[in-house]
Amino acid sequence: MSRSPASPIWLVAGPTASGKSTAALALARGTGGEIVNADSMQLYADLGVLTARPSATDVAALPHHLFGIADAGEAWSVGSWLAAALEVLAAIAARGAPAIVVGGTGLYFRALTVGLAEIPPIPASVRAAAQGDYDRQGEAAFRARLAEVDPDAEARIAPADRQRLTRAMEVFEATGRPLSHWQAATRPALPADAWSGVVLAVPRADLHARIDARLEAMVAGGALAEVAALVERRLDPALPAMKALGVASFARHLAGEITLAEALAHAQAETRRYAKRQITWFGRQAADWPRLEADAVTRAFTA
RNA sequence: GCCUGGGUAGCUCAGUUGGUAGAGCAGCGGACUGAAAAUCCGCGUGUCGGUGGUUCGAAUCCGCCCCCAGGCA
Repeated sequence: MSRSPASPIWLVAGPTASGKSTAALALARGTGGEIVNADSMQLYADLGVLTARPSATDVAALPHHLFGIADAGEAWSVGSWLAAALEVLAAIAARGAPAIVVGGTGLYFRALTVGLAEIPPIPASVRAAAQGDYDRQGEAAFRARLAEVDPDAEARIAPADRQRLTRAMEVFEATGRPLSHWQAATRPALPADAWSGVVLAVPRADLHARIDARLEAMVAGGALAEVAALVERRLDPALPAMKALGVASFARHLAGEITLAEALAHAQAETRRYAKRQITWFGRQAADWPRLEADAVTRAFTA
């Protein structure tokens, strides 16, 4: 993509509720930058409250990209996001503006900075066949088959990780090449000198308190109505948007299965666990990105 | 004040005829290449209310004390 030193790409990562959106807004305001979403769930229009997507006011005030642009009935992936993000980044660079990529989806940042194998789309029929095979054959037999065609992938996939086992098989069956071969050819989507990243850090106890408070605020702010509308659509429960934290819990409450207090407590717990996984991810995958408080981000990039 | 039941992990609880304790949830650590807010792997973190006693040995038996919940006054 075309770019110039005058249009840097800043990556702002961090666990949920660490203050990323606020930091991105301040940075955009101070630099004339444009904000690009790197959150797999804020992509979906149906989930505004529950994903803590930037408010309509903020979106109207400053350029925001890739927020709420997908329908919950669509299944976006890291690949579709990457293609969309690269297009947006090119447009921003063409305007000579800084880009601020902000979100909590570590894999998306990895796609940008480390790369994503350029594997062709896998036909739905092949995917369905792999799922069916797994169900019929069981893990042991399925693994044995995978080991014959892609021993490297099989060896590094953990026990019971059905998602990765079936993915590896799908790729081989659809392309005739092992997933591990495709992955070995991976190259970064962005040149190493085109971007710089930070990870927002908040002490764990504080983060938990913020998560708990935020979930309560979401309920007060219309999360239940949002979930009710989503449930009303009767979409395939396997769709990504249906996996957003809180959707299942609040749907169970709306169905009368559990109390609101139980649903809230469960959603809070799920979110805390998610934050822990994010912290683990960034700890390894973004080990050399500076750790900052939210209010130090602008200074760090503009110094 | 008396009677009864109960005090065991952060929470809810289990613990057989005495052999220094274990489940669920929470929590913690980790992996991660097109579902990634996904998927998966690993880890009990404990003055068993306190104190004295019986015993080779007490969460378990006995005494006293403290706390909680009911009941009777």
